[in-house]
Amino acid sequence: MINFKRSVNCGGCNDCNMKSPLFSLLNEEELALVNKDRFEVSYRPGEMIFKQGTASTHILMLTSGLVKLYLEGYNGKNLILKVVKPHQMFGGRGLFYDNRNYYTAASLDNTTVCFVNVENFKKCVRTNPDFAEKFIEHLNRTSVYILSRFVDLTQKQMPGRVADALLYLANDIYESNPFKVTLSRQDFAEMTSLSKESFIRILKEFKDEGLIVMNGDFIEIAKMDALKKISQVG
Amino acid sequence: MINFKRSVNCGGCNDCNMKSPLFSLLNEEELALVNKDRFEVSYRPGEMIFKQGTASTHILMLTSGLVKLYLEGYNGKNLILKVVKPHQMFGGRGLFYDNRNYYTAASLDNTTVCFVNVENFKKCVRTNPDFAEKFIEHLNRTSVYILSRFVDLTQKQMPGRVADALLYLANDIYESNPFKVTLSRQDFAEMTSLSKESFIRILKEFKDEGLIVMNGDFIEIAKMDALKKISQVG
DNA sequence: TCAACATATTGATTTAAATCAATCAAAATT
DNA sequence: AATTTTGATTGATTTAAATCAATATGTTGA
Repeated sequence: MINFKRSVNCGGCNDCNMKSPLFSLLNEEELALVNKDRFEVSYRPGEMIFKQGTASTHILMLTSGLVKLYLEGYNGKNLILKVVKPHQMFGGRGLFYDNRNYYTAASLDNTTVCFVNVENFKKCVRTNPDFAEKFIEHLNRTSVYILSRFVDLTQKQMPGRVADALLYLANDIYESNPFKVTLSRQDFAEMTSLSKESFIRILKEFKDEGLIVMNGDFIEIAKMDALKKISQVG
Repeated sequence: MINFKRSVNCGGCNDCNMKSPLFSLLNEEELALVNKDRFEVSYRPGEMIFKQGTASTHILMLTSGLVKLYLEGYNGKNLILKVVKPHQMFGGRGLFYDNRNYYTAASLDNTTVCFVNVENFKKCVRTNPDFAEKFIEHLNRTSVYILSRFVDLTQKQMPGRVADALLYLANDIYESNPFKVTLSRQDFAEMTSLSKESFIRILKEFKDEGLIVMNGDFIEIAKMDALKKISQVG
């Protein structure tokens, strides 16, 4: 079967609109406009959704699975900016600017992504001030998060950065402890700006000290407070 | 005399509005609203304009001088995000989000800054879609620049980072070569995420290799192409 | 089931960059 | 002018983290 389906993993666009604090602000007419050209695509683990440098033609909404957003840097080195979870928006950083993608998005597991035409999206920004405000909020919230990571990765040393990554996944992304890891060691390295080997070494240290318990693909943070302290100390 | 003046270094608000691609989009009524509560303040070198963590009550427009925007990190370590030059806007990253400042702004020389009330600014975003679009463009343009710096500081090594800083100042900020440096060595260190000593060492290397010529407070990039190559190689 | 391949782990070594410690030069203050 | 203070420079040493190299474990496909 050709992968050309509409609304499989979500209960239809209205359902999705209700779950998004942004799209719930649209009136019937605007919603119809956005829904008109909207389509959904499924991805398997590791597949690229859009690539840094290409034209940004859509605003994307993740309906299921997890997606990593990363910068492609020098000598094939990547830097994972953040992980997107369901009902979060991504793409659109080049909006009203030069309409290009400034990072690459790739799926971390089986994902479904909803594509909203960027021109329709822009129209809503123009006609609906609440929508515009909420979109600006989204941009600023993301920026502020990136700024915090900027300091973390340039100023903290290895244990602090590894602790950050584990806390981020448990508390913000998987929202579960223990959690089943779908990131590779390489992904972790690109998230902490460490070499794969260094990341593994610190993880082992944490395991040996009883801070975390590892079981297959599962990681459990056993001493949350101790790990938070390591994150703070840097 | 108490420092409570209006429009000394600029030719009045209309003049400033013409120079700003953002404020030039406002109609008479909106301009009047913005101008109503607008005021200008002068700063001497090194003075702080607003501090990370405080409430963001104004959008700021630099009318003269240079301003550094920096993150206050761990153990008193700072990270200079960018340098603002005249007729550029700053502040407002927490807008429509939580109205806090996420970085600190401090003057690098004698500066004058125009303060626009954030509530009036927000009203214009609501009433004027062109203004909203241009503001989003500004936010995205800044974000994209921060992302590029993020990769540069986490992936390039010392010579690449020092080259970046010199090229940025000559080409984007002072727009002159040679240029008179008003940043301290410490500022340079915080801009390149290096220790002060390491920055000085690389600078000396560049001087010894004839890439740059130093004369008092002036730095001249003597071999622009060679420096650009160092920047690219990392 | 076994090769072929990819991913993960561990250890040894190297390297980039920070830190520590002086000295030097330039302002600012008395 | 002499003194204090601040910022810049240089050298010696340490340290954090990368790289290199080898082995182990797991996964895929014939």
